[in-house]
Amino acid sequence: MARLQAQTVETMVTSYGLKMTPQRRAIVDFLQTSHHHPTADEVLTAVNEKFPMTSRATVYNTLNWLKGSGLIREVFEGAVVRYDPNVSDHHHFICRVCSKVEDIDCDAIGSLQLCSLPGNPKIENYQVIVRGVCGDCQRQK
Amino acid sequence: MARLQAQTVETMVTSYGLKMTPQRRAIVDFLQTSHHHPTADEVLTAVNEKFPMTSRATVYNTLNWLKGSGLIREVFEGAVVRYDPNVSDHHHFICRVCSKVEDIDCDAIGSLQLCSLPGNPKIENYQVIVRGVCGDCQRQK
DNA sequence: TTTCAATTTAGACGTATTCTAAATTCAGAA
DNA sequence: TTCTGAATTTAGAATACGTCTAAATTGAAA
Repeated sequence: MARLQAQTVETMVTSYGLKMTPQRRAIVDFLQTSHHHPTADEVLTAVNEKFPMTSRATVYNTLNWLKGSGLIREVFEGAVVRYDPNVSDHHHFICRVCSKVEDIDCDAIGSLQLCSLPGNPKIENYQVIVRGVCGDCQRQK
Repeated sequence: MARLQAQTVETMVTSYGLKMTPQRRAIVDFLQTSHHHPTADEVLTAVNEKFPMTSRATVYNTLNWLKGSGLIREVFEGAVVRYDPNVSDHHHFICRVCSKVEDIDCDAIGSLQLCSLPGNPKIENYQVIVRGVCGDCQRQK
């Protein structure tokens, strides 16, 4: 499964003996419809529009549970941590101007030759981060 | 120029009307001989062995100046910020077990086909992060 | 409806980094 | 060599991000 789905969360939560709460639903709904890899703070702000009392702890707890369950993944834009509801194998483009992070499908990047790295490490996976200026920012110049 | 050199720093500092201090020399010397992408805190610890009163602010100021001058670069191991005295074009391998970050020469990775990304961004560069288990950790298993 | 474990909350805490203002020091000029 | 002023350093305060805690709340099974 590639992208976070509310239904999947409901099923998984109950099958683990956990509980579904309005706060969790709001967090999942926001992530699900988000295509901008929000930060924890952006999630908190969005959820607070529906549930003004939602605390940071709840947002972090939920994000960490979703991450641990493999339903979302973290992406790092420099030292900034963002959350990506797309867990299928993919890479990222980061715009130098607006800092937007966009998904790049794996097929859009030819596979790498990683034959002989120094020290002969066991290679498990790799991630490509492409940097440049996105289409929107080029037009606004 | 590929790797941070003390002489380069001395020249650049004075040509900008800035001053060279023992603390800055110690920071540069440590970075220069370091092959482990130290964190700011590791730099501070190392420098404090020579100059016990060196403050965090001085270390961060110097690291930020070196970074802004293109003499070192930041590398991100997840959300952990490290400093790399090698500014030549290269990629990184991160060991899942010991978190060690190693340089991968550009030649060790065949160049990517980045023909048509969605949104037609202007591509400036890309960085590959390879993850796995380093040789040392494989042997210790 | 009752019950209890899971969850939420506010705020304290820890760590990483930046800011501040006073004291110090480098390096050019006399 | 000494003087001078701007650059630098320092300790500690301030900020930012994330985790932890303990008390209050709540979802959902019986």
